[in-house]
Amino acid sequence: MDIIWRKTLEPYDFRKLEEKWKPVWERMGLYRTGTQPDREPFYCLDYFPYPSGAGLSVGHCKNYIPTDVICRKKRMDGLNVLHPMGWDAFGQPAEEYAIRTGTHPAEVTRINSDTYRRQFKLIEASYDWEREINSSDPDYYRWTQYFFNLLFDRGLAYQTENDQMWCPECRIVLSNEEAAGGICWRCGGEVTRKKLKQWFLRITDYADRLLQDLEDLDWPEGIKAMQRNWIGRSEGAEVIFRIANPETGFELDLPVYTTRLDTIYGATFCVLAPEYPDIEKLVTSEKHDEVMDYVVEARAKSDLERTAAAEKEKTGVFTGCFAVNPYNGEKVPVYVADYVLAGYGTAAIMAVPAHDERDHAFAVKFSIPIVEVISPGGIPRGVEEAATVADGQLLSSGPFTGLDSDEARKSMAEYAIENGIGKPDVRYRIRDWLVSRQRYWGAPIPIIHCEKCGAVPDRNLPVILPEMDDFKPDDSGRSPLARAEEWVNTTCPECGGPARRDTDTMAGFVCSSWYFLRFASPHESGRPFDPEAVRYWLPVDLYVGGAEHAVMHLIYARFWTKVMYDEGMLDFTEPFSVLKNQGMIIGADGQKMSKSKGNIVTPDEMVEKYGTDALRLYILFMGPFEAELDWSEEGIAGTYRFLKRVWSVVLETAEPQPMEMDEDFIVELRYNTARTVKKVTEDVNSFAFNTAVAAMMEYVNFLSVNRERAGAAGSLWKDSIRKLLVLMAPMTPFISDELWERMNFPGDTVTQQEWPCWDEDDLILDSVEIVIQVKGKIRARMRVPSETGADELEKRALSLDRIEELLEGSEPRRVIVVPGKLVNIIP
RNA sequence: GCCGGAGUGGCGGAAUGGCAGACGCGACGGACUCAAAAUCCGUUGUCCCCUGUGGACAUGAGGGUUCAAGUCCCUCCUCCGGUACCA
Repeated sequence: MDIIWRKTLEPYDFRKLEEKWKPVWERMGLYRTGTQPDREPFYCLDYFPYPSGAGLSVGHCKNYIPTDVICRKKRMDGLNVLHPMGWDAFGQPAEEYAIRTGTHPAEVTRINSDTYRRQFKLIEASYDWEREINSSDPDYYRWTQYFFNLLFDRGLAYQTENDQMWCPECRIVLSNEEAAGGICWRCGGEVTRKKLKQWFLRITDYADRLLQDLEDLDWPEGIKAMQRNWIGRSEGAEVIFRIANPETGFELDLPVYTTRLDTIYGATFCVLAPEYPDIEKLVTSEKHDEVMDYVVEARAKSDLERTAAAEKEKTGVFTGCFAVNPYNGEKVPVYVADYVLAGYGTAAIMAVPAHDERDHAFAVKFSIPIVEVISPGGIPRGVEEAATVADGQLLSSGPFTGLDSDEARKSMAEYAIENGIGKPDVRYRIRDWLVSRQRYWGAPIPIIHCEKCGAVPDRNLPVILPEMDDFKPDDSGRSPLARAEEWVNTTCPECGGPARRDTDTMAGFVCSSWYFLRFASPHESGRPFDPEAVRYWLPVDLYVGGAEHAVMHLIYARFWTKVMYDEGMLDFTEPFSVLKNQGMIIGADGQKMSKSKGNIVTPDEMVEKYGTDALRLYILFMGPFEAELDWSEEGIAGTYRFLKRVWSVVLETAEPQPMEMDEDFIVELRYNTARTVKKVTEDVNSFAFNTAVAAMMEYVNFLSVNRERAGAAGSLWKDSIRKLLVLMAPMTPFISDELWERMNFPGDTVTQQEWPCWDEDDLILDSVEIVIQVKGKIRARMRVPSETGADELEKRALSLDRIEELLEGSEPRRVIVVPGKLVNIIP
């Protein structure tokens, strides 16, 4: 019988199954967003990708396949699932690709998103394509513009001219986030500065809320930490030093920001950033040329050059003038040095060389006195060699001497308020978000500039991006849109007079700051979204993507959501309740997969060789979801083998030969089935896909080994196969549905079956193996009835020959019994 | 430097404080075959001996807590990611 089956068994042919089932599922509309009114919503979102020319690699699958499995399982759990996909089409990446390939960006977007969509379908990702959106579509970007106006109306969008982060390689201005570390997020090149008039959004107004609300988010610790650091809240005080130019009598209040007010009696000089506004009025004639040369030189350097040089040696120049320390009335010299940053605090510091490493280095180089005013033990330690940074007790600090740093900061701040010389202050590292780009491929900023009325929002949306053949940026700092004269010249919506359109477009990150809302009602026409749909679906229940957007997209989207909450448009303040970062897949050469390195493995080639199911299963099985893993094609052959084994086990035992019932086997089968259902359910729910797959493999191994006994389990065997197929369905839909059909299980598709449950009673076995330890080392085992109590276990363990032998007749000092598990005997 | 994460066989990786190495890959041996592929069955952490239902060692290093530690605590090392003159 067995042999006959094997000979007549049709081989597992994944191509046939894929051809057969794809159109069937398509017709059934299996992946349409659930709308049953009595069901709970589940919104699972993958980061909205920019469709690159290279297409999807197996690395991308590490994100998309696990979320797909979750969605399929949630549907089987009876939830309404929203699992949409769209294109982050506007922005720098698409435009650069367009320039490189000489294709219009709109065309690039169309071609590349076609490729992505085809590949998503190839791996059978269950997106609802009826909800596809594209950020470069006027139906979408009119609402991006609408939100810009909303921010403008709320005073959160403003235009200002200043030194901006500029990438000479990409020829584009960058937000602070895009220029983190002085490195351009796109090209990795060094960022310089350029004085330009730009649009900003006041994200700094939300710094505290962005920080506070992180607490309750179920996000990876690392991402939360990065956002905390980026926001960079620090508590300190602003204190005013009075400066006077001895020659001209010019006087100035110089506010400095410090977190170490307790060290102020040790301030032996002040330092201004080279960008400090009134430097020229402060310098003495003798020092004028030297200082101004230094300022020009420092400002010409890139941030990276400035910080790199700083690691070697501090530079700076004396201005010739002095400032008065408001606490002790001492006159201290004022320097200009580039280790003080223009963008932070007040761009001026009081320097305490005894208790700050940077000030110490500077003081040593310029022979400035170093005065110790803090000592950890209350005893001076000497600070000539190095600064002591830790808190301690104040020394030589007037009325504050003897206080601990902590109390000192409090009472010194009170003193400052009473005497009008300063106040406690909180500062943030985060800067306002620079959103304008002098680029073609983006949503035009919907502002009209009128000589009489100023900047006026255009309410007639969308402001359509004009068709242009030559959209290349240049070095002028002007947008290519400025060349579209006809488009630029318009009339003022307020006074009707002649006016000009703003020619900047918005950075791509603006478009992606609200797209998750659009998916709730992607075809809504009179408003950005249907509030009812948003109330139902949002916030996003599960958001998955790589960690690289920690302080870009993920901070911008949070900000946007809070603004909309303040506007009364949303009833939640955080867009993404749960965030997970998938680990990258590294190419065979140990490097990140990229087209330029030529190490990309595509899902297409893997599907061709092993099929969609094997690829999906391998991606899940490779290792933990969050872990960075190396691609290996040998591994996928393993999951392919597993599927072949499933195929043969299920079909060989489809109609098992009737035989006498075997009660022991039935109990064993029940136990293994329940154990597997439980393990797979819990593991999938907790993103432990690799161990879920391992559990299924163990189960199939068990079934395979026992297939000759299939008939001895009666209908239970077939029921076990049924459960196996349901468990496999979210991971390997093709083979699951084919076998489901061949087994004549009820329903059109396994995908619409209910997720199985398990009976805890099945997990209780009649007997268990107990480990017997002597002093923590395993010396014996015994099989006992499951319900055996502690006393009985101890008695039986002690009476084992082997144990008696080891104890040599002496009474054990102590016996620890864990019923169902072990007995540990301490002689 | 600071923040976050991680160190377990030849490899990817499993282990609510309770049998370290599940599952898979690779390798080795065998069956089937004229042969190969595929498939199936074994073996596979290291070492020791009296070769057994044996023993010792083993989760980056060193300490500690505990009857019991990969898991908890302390010190240190290495790697990955982030960030770094933020006063």
